[in-house]
Amino acid sequence: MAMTPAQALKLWHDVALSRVLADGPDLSERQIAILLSIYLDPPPHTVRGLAARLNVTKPVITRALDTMGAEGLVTRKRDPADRRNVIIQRTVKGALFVDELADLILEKSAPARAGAPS
Amino acid sequence: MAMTPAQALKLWHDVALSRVLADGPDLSERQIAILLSIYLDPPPHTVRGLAARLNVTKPVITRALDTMGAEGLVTRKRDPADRRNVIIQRTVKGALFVDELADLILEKSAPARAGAPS
DNA sequence: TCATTTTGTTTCGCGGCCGAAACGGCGCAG
DNA sequence: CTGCGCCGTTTCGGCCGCGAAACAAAATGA
Repeated sequence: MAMTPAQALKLWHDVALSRVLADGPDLSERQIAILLSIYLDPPPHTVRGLAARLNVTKPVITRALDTMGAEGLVTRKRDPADRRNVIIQRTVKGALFVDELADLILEKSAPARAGAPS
Repeated sequence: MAMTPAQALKLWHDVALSRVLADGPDLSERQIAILLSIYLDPPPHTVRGLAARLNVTKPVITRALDTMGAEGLVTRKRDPADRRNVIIQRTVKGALFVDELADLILEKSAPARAGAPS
């Protein structure tokens, strides 16, 4: 997985452009970082943990979870062991969104392959 | 330049995370797309052209240029030939920003190389 | 029991971005 | 010269995210 600076920039541009053109939920860069942390890092995920990981305040995480929760990308659940904690959980829709993002990146990194997937 | 879906997502996550942690100007995804279009597509660039390319309204471009212009990433100049047009020009600072983004992507795509570049 | 700490949420004031529409400057055809 | 169309900007009302601080609920320890 080697690439030139020009290739890297073109990849970033193409993906950003596709995401702007698409009419899906337009998440900020922070929200993207939060969402991918949830889906890539091993659980459990808490508000406090995510805030520390991104070096942002807790309300930022709460608001992002509100927005993405309304989109159905994540879910919140009280921790039964310590009811102060909130466990952030993945959803089918969120996993689908992440998969589509991965597909988009791969598509833009390997342009003009023959058989376009459905 | 081949990668697995997991690698693609990790790359996107790491770059987004680095950009969130960094204290540089935090641009929206639209602004990133506009900036990279300016720096990757051949000039000249006009408000109308960028609006059509991103399929957004013209005020979106004007506002993005206001913001990025205040950051010194782009400049506007009247077209002397047709004074209705505005030519968007690149700046040294903008080129530097784009280069740093490319470096970041490359760094995150080739993790843990031995000699870290200065 | 009760004060203290921890966790996540909410409130507050502020600023930025949004789309639609109105606006002013400019070119062009007649 | 004059009316019409194009280009970019500005205005309008509204929505969303921000950080700091106040807040409610739950656990902890004496």
